[in-house]
This record gives sequence, structure tokens and C-alpha cells, in this order.
Amino acid sequence: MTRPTDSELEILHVLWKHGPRTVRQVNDELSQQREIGYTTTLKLMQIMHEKGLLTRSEDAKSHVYTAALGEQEARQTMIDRFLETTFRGSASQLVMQVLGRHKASADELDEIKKLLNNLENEAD
Amino acid sequence: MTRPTDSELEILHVLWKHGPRTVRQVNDELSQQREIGYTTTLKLMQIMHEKGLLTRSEDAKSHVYTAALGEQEARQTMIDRFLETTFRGSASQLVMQVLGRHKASADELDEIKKLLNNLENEAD
DNA sequence: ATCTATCTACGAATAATTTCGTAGTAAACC
DNA sequence: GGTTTACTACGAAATTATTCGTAGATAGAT
Repeated sequence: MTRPTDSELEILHVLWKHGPRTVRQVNDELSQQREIGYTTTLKLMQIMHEKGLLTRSEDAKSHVYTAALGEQEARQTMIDRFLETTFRGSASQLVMQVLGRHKASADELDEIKKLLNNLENEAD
Repeated sequence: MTRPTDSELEILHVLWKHGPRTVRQVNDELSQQREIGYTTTLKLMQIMHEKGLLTRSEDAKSHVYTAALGEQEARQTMIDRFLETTFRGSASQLVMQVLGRHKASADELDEIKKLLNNLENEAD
């Protein structure tokens, strides 16, 4: 999969958050964040459909679009790309820089530590 | 700072790795990675200079360019942006997804754990 | 002094992305 | 059944990013 563009991501976020939506519904949501014409959203979603990023049902009067890939999956693609371009592929450097600067709750830190322990055990 | 484009990042990587360089030197480096004309590199670096991404000394016959921001600094900007667009700002989710999928050496894992312990202590 | 090599500046072509206007179609309304 | 409303399709303008050709300047070699 080729990386979704920024505009495409905006639309994917809406679909991931709210589930299948019409162009109108997506546009209403995007309009709250910024100025954007209806046909702009329409065109974008049509292109994404061509690319296979969205599926759609044409049963109803207006098409209902669904994200063709899950958020986790898309995130992984984007992490891979981000790691490569920004951290030359070093995952641990990314992790350390993120942890060093961003707050995480105690629970989250615990979760991360558990995950680390599992990873260390696997490595044996 | 506005996000450097992909091409701009390529150039920044060269300057971060090797220090101040002329257009010729940067182009030689980039040419090893892909086809790119000299004037393409020149134009890019001129634009980056206009934008303030690079400083340059015009003393010598050929200008010597220097990255105007450090690698750490640029990475942080890009992390912030990436976190926002892809993980809705949740640093721990990013970390967990990265750790879950990418190999890190035992040493690196240790480092990360130490970092986590420090964070937990600070939080008290 | 002329030739050659190397440099900068800059305009403009190309490509990729985003935006929107217009036209056509179909349902809903009166 | 004509009018309004909401939709899709699609071409193309606008914007942003990338690429490169050409012109002019300057230093060094002969």
C-alpha cells in the first residue's frame, strides 16, 4: 500500500472514528475542522475508492463508504515509513525520543514495561 | 517550522551526517542513492536557504551550507506532527505499536527500561 | 587573452496533490 | 408534470513539490 496523502488521512480518520459514512457526512465532519467544499471531499473519496483505500456500497441513493484497511494496519505502514525517513530505521531511537518528551500515565508506563519484559523473554 | 519535504530531508540527512557541505558534495552523496541532476540539488538547497532551513557561507568560491536546525530538534518536530496525525497524540500507543513489531537489541531494550524507570520516579 | 571547468541564479517544465465548477441524473415535493 | 434538492461524475484550475535547462560570472590553465 502506498502511503495515504494528508487529505486522505483526514478522511480515513473520520471513517475509523465513526464507521461507514456518506460523502455528505464525511464532509460535514471535515467542515468543522476547516473550510472544504463538498465536491472536494467527493473527489477525494472517489480517488480513494479507485485506489482501493475505500470500499463503497452503491445500494442507497448516496454511496456509503468504508475504510478498506484498519487503523492499526495503516498505522503500521506509516510507522515503517516514518522510521525509515526520520530515524533511519532505528525503532529504539524513536521510542526513546518519544518517551523522553511525552507524558504517559503510570498505567501506560506499566503496560510498556510488561511489553518490554515479554520481548526480552522471547529474545532468549 | 514547517515540515521539511521528503527531498529536503534527504539533504538534511547528508548535512547532519557529514557536516557543512557544498552543493557539489551533497549532490555526490545523493547521486549514490538515486539519479539526481546537479541543478536539482542546487535549486533545492537554494529554496531551503530561503526558507531558513539552511544557512550558508558565501566566502569561498562555492557556497558552503549548514543545516540550520539539529537532527534531534527536527526529529522532535516530526514526531509531534506524526503523533498528532497518526496517533491522535497518544505517545504510548505509538511506542507500543513500534515495540511490538520492530526488533531491538537487548542493550536497547535495557536502555528503554532504564528510561522508563526514571520516568516513573519523576512522576512521583 | 582565450579557453575550459565549475559555480550561482533563475525561469520554466513536469509531476503530484488539492480544490472546485459544471453537467447530468434521480428522488422528493408541490 | 414541472420544480427543487441532493447526489455522482468528471474535467480542469490552482497549488505545491520536484526536476532540469540555460545564461552569466569567475577562477585557473594554457
